[in-house]
Amino acid sequence: MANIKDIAKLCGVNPATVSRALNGQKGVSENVRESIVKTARKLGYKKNPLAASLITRRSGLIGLVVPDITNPYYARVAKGVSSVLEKRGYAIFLCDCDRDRNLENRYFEMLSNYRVEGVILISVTAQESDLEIFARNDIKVVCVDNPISKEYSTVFNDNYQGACDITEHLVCNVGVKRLVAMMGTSEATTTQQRLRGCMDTLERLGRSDILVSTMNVIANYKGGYENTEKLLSFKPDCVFTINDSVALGVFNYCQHHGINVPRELKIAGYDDIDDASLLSVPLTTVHQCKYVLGQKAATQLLSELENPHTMPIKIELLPKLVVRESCGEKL
Amino acid sequence: MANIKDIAKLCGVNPATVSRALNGQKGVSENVRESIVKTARKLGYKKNPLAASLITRRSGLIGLVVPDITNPYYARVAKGVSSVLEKRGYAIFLCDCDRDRNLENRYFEMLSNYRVEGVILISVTAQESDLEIFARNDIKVVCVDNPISKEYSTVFNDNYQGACDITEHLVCNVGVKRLVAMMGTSEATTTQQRLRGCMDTLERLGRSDILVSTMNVIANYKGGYENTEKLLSFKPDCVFTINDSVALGVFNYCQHHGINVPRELKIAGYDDIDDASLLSVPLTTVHQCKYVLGQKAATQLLSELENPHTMPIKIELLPKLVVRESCGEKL
DNA sequence: AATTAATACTAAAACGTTTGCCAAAAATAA
DNA sequence: TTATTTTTGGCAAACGTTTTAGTATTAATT
Repeated sequence: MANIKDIAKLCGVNPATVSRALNGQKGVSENVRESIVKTARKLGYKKNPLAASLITRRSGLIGLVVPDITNPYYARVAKGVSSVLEKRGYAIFLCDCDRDRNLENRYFEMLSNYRVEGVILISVTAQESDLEIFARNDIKVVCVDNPISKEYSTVFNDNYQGACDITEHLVCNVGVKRLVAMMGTSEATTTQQRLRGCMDTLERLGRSDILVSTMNVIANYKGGYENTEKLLSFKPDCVFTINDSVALGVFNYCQHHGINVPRELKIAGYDDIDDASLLSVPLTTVHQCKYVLGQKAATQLLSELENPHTMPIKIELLPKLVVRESCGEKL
Repeated sequence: MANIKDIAKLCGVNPATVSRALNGQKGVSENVRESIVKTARKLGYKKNPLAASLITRRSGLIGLVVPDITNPYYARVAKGVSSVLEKRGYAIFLCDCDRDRNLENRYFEMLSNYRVEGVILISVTAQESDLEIFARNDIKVVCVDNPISKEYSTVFNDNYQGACDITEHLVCNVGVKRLVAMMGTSEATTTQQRLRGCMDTLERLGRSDILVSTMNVIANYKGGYENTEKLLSFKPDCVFTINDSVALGVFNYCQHHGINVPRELKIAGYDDIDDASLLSVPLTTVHQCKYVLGQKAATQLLSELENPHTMPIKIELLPKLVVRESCGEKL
C-alpha cells in the first residue's frame, strides 16, 4: 500500500509537503498540489488514520456502549448514532456489555487503550466512579437516557411529559375510571418519572373520582404476562404499563384468557417499539424518538470534540403520544 | 499517560527491554522483568495498540458489517461475534449499512483505511467485486449466510435441511393436505434453498397427494399481511412462510379477519425470532442459531488471522425444528 | 534600492511502539 | 585455563504520519 513517502519521492518533494497538500493546508503551490493529488490518486493512496492519530491525538474512533444490542430500543439508538458518525468519517467501536458491569468496565478500559476520542454511553449498570477512566484520559462522554455523571452531557426523552400526555389522553379522550399503573422497580428513574407524570396529571385535571392503583413488575414481557391475573383483581378498565414489552405480555394474557382488548381492558404502553404497531390490536403508546436520540447524542459528542471548551448540557427530547386501538377507537 | 519510555527511564533500562518484558518475550532476566512489570503497574501503563499496530501490522480491529443492526436476526448474530472477539481482546468496528450498497462500499473503504485485520461480513447487497478492496489490502473476510466469494470462508445455517425438517413435520405429524409456500423473491438463495428442501421432502415422502403451491412476496411483515387474501384463495390448510416476520403478517391478518389459527389455517415460519414465541398463538418455526452463527464466524476469522495459511472453509450449522401451537397442538 | 513580508518548501523531530543486530557478560565445554 | 555457547540487554531503525523551525525564493512595501 502506497504511503506518503512514495508520493513524495515520485513528485520530487518532501513528505511534509505531501501531507499539507493532501490535508488541504496552505503553503503549497497549486501546481505542486495538483501533481501530488494526481499521483496520490494514481497510487490509490489512503492515509493511515492510526499513524496520523499518534501525532494528532485524534484516532477518529468513537466508543458506543450499549447494555444489549439485541434490544430493539438500543439497536435503534445505535443506528441513530451510527448515521451521524458515518457521515463525519468517524469509526464506531461497539461495546455490547450484556448488562454486565464487569464486562462494561473491561470495555471502558479497552476504549481508553484504543484512544477513542469520545464515548456514547447507554448504560443501566455504570456508576459514576466507573467513568473516572474517561476523565483521566480526557475522553469525552455523552450519556444517553441515564445521567450517570454531572460531568457529561446527557441526552434523554422527557419521561415525565410522555406520561402526562398519555394519562391526559386516557382520562379526557378514553374516559377511563379505574386505572392501574403497572410500573418497573421503584428505583428505576424511568418508573419514577413516568409514574409521577401520571399522578400529577390526574391531580392537575382534578379527577379525584378516578381510582388509580400501582404495581411493580419486572419490566419485560414475562413480567407483564405473569402479573396480569393480579392486575385483573383490581378490576381496572385500563392499564398503563412501564413499557411496550410489558404491555405485550398483558395483551397476550388477555388473548389467552378470552379478555377482549380494548372492550374489557384497555392497554396503554410506552416506547413504541416496532411490535406495538404490529399487534393484532395495535398498541396505543408513547413514541420515544430512539433514532433521533442517538443522532443528538452523536452530534453533541462531535461538537464537544471540535470545541473542547463547550460545557456539558442536557438535551431533552419530547415524546409523542400515538393513539392506536388498544384503548378504543381512534378519535 | 505513561509510556514505555517513562518506564524505561525509571527502571534504568532501554525501551526495547521494557517492550520485551511486557510482551512476555525472552531475553530479559527475571529480576529486571519484575521491576519493569511493577513500575508499569505503578504508573498505570497501558500499551497503545495503535502505535504498536504501525509496526506489528496488527491493529486488533475487526470490522463487523451488517445490513441493519435493528433487525433482531443481525443483532443476535452481532452479539455472538462480539462475545468471542471481546474475550480475545479485539475491538469491533461496527458498520450498519442500512441495506445500502453505496454506504456499504464507503464502509469497506473506511475499514481498509483503518487497517482492520479482518471483517465479518453479513450482507445482502455486496457483490463479489466489492470485496476486492479487502483482497488488495489482504484483509481476511468471513461471510455470514451469504457466500459472496469463494475466496473467503462462509458460515451459514443449512436452509435446505431446516425446510426438510419442518416440511416433514407438517406432512407426517400435522397431516397437511393443501400447502402454500409463501417465499421471498426467487433470486434469494434462502428462498431457493428452503423451497427446494420443502419440495424434495414431499417427493421423498412420496406424497403426491399433497397439493402444494408457491407464491413470492416481499419477505417482511407487510408482505405477509398484504398477501394473505391471495393466499387464502388457494384454500390451503397450511402456509409455510420464508420467515417469521412474514408469518406474523399472515397471523395478524387472520386475527383481524376472524380466521382461527391453527384450526382454519396452520402457519409455519422460519428463523425463530423472539416474537415467534410471544405470539398469542406461538409460532411453529425453524430455529436458526444466530448467536452461535456469529460465534463461529468470529472464531473462524480469528483462526485464519492466527494461522495465515488456513484455507477458507464452509461452516454449516444445523437448524432445529421448534414445534409450538400455530400448526396444532404439540405432539 | 533596501527593507520587510509573504510564500513555498525542506529538514528533522515527534508520536509510542517493535525488532534486527550487536556487544558484553555469564555460563558451559573442552 | 581457554574456547565456545548462551543469555541479557542496549542501540538504532522502522512503522506512517504531522508539525515545528528554518531556509530560500519571491513579492510587497517603503
